[in-house]
Amino acid sequence: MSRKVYLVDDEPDLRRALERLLRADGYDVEGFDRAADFLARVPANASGCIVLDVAMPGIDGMAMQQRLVAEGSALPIVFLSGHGDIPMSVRAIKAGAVDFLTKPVKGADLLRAVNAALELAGQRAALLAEVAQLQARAAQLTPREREVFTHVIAGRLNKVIADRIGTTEQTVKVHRARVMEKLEAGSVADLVRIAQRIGVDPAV
Amino acid sequence: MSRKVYLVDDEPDLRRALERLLRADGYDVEGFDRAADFLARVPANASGCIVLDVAMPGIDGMAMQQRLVAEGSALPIVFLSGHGDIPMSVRAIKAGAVDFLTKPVKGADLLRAVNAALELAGQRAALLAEVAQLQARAAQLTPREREVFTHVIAGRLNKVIADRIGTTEQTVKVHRARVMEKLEAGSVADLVRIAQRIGVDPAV
DNA sequence: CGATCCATTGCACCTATGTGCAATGGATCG
DNA sequence: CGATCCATTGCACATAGGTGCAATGGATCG
Repeated sequence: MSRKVYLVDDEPDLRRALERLLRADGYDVEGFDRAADFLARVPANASGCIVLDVAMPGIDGMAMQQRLVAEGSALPIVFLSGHGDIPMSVRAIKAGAVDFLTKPVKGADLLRAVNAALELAGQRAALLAEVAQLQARAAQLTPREREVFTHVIAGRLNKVIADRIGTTEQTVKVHRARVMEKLEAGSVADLVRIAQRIGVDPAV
Repeated sequence: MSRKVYLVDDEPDLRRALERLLRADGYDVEGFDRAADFLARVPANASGCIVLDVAMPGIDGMAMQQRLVAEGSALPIVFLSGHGDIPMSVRAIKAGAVDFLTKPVKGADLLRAVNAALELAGQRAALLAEVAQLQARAAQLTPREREVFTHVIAGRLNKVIADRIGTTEQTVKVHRARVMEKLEAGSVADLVRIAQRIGVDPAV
């Protein structure tokens, strides 16, 4: 599991204190004093988690979360807030934040939250890696094979598929065999599960 | 969509005011002045949503939510809090609450939240009904059929299944046909999807 | 333009699956 | 105990699926 923590807070003193606290627990901390810096320097597919101050000049914590969510970031966020209110915390959590802590934050609380966030990051990364591999395989399919694929996972017979896509049963068999091979599936059951994971819907 | 709202608050004045507000918008409101009353009188499979005060004598709102979650209730909860704090709101939302509103609550806010909660309730109910129907069908399976089922969705050949469960291919075919019939599946692909929905794992 | 990839089709052969009919033995239920 | 349900097996026939070999035509790529 990654132990990388991106710490985004505009107050240097607090940042230094938290960095020390987290490093003492073995985390690999990288500090930023503005959200824009983080967004510019950390790639969307980075691993780890974010400890994020709510109130900051420029892009504030909530706005930064929205941007990350919008671009599909997998980085779990732990919010820190000095004057945050309940509606704000509700919005943050509903948008997927792991926790919303209030300043002054207790060391134990932060460590617990960061730990949970990294745990979640690990799970997300594992899932993403798996899906990415499957999608890479699916990307190998030719348009025709993809078409046959969607009909196979709909449970259709070869001859029906042939009819639907305007070809012969022989051809469908060939495409079908290639689909199984390229997706490394051993059975139709495997194909169905793969399709679900990568979001391929059965043909209507 | 159900328009039933269970309103749980120990203050009679507020309850009356909110009941009036909600009724004016066409909701069917049932009030309770104690969580224990709600728990005793409303069945676990009820439809609708809950508007729940946090601070109450006896079982408070948070405790009531925990009980409902523990017993698998599908009722979405909108919290109302007078002196709630951020950690409390975070816990509530993470435990699945739809919203966490602060008193004095604005009518528009409550109506918006209740609407979202009922929307969610409708979605949950639809999903539950679908799964319940599939489970009812699966319950018709004999033990042997169920066993064959788990092997079929693992993508195994009839003769392999026969070997695994210690019988002949002929017998497997018979069970397999009954499985398809009882689950109203038209193909192995359908079987796999049904299995996933009702949480049946492929045999190892 | 030649090479390569994709889609296509045909044929043959083998295996797998689906279906219908028939029948047996064990267990459970009234 | 007789009825019923479940699990079982056998056989036969038809349909469906998988594989290997061979070959064609179109499109794209250097």
